[in-house]
Amino acid sequence: MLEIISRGETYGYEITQQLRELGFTDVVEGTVYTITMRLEKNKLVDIEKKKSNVGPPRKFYKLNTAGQERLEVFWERWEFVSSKINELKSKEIQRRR
Amino acid sequence: MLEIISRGETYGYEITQQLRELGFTDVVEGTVYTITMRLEKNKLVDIEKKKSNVGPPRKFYKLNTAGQERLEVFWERWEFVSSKINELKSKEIQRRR
DNA sequence: ACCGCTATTCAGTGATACTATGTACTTGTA
DNA sequence: TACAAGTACATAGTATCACTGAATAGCGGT
Repeated sequence: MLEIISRGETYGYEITQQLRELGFTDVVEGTVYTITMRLEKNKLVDIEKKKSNVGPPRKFYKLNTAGQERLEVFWERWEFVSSKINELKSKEIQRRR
Repeated sequence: MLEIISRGETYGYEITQQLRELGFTDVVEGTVYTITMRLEKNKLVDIEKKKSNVGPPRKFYKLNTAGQERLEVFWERWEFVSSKINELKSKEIQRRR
């Protein structure tokens, strides 16, 4: 979600749909909103309310500096963890003993 | 941990050390044991207690059928999620609107 | 007797994922 | 004008999870 928001201002309902298009087909709105709430709480996003002509007002999120830093940290950790997991998957383990 | 155990019978303390060798240098024993407890609770492992000549008895874990199935499911999910995350990382998002 | 390494357990904290439900705005239509 | 359908957000509640810190204990060597 941080990455999705980093690509440009967006709002909860749209994030849900993007996740579904990405392949996470069973993501429901509730899940996404609990996460946007957390992003707010942790002050990783700036918020702007804009009215929509097809429904109730949308709450747009935009990464602030802290959010961008958090995203960078995420990607570093992702690189680390995913490389280790793939290493574990492919390689024989060294067994001491 | 399921994958590590699947490579052959092992016990908590040794798993901790293997994880550290893998690069997860700050893993402490407490963390590993809470997970082994969960594996027990969920009946994914068979257990055998064996005495050691360098310390207290070791509790060896071995994946049972349910554990192997769980591990397969894990790897399927890992393939799915990691490919999606990497896709998200590398690709421009399609923006409707 | 005690230190250091080996080895397990458990109580407690805080974060996280997810669901279910409720609310509300807009457009189209029967 | 009632209501269905799509859009949009909020939140209480449940279950799980990750991690820490502290306690306990067995063994070998000094």
